[in-house]
Amino acid sequence: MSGSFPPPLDAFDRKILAILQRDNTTPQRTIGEAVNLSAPSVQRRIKRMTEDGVIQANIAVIDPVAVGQAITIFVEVEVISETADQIEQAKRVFAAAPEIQQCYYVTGEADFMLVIVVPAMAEYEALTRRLFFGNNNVKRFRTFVAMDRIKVGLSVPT
Amino acid sequence: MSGSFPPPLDAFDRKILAILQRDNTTPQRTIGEAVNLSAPSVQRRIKRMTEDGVIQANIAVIDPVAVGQAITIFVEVEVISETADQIEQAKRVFAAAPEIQQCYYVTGEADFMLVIVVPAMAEYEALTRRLFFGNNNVKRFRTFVAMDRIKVGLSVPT
DNA sequence: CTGCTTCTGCAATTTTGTTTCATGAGGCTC
DNA sequence: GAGCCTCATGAAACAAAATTGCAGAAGCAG
Repeated sequence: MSGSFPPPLDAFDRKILAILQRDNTTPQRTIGEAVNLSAPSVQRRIKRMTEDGVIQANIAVIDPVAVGQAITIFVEVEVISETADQIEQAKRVFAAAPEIQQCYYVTGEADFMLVIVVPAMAEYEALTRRLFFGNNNVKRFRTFVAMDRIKVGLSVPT
Repeated sequence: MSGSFPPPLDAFDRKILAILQRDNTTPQRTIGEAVNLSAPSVQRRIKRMTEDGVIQANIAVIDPVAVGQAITIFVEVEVISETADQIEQAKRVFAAAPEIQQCYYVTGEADFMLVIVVPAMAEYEALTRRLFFGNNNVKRFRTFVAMDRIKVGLSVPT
């Protein structure tokens, strides 16, 4: 039996992904020329990879400043108790906060890395009171305010 | 006189962005129905926002594991000299490294926050030798290996 | 060799994106 | 208020892209 394995990606698939991760508005015809395949073949591969979850989403990257979310902040969070329960609860709390744009559970000198986007510092301060000072399992947190986003994206080696 | 200000976004623009940041393959016709505008109007707004840099990119989000990039790593980098020149050079170097998925210039106890995706630790070690140990403007860097991606997200408030 | 599966390209079809154009609303001057 | 200007809009025409149908070639199992 088989629980349906993800079919492996060949060189064509990888090249296609490498293009899409930079610009998914690239016409299939153009992609086809780049990888030496016909447009329909490219289309079928993209469809398959989307169904298989290799392509997880197709999104527009939007400038946070332009939409009034002017401040991007990295936060390193260290917790006191790292029991499974406590970690799960922290994950839930962070996942529920709409200001938290990205949340990773990490090893190292911290336990969580957060990427937060807020309109202004006042909102961030309110958030810290709510999430960090108001949570007695948070030992320490460190704030880094982003001044410039140099790069976003990309998973596929080029 | 004015060096051409970015025109402010109205409610239509925001709704359009809210849709595109979730799925930029949504047909303009469908977007139009959702926001009560004709397809051409939607199209013009998207074009304008793209030209203005509000929409910074259109990309496919790819599962790093599926493409053999199994490890995600946060790196906090502190530099020695923070002159404009040095910072610009660092930005260029980081932007050019394909393993670096996200790069932010930040204030706080570090100067750069990087999100790196690599197939295995060996590659990360090679990268540290090249980017950090091999760069004498790097004072210190701290590594956090992601064990779990709890959340990845979006810029437009919904 | 035969049958089966899978992938491919070509061509037709359908859907989507883009341009054109005429209209109406809002703002401004006089 | 009248006239004029600018600008965004929708309808329709148009161009481009995505999708589907189909037949052929390559790989494999029996």
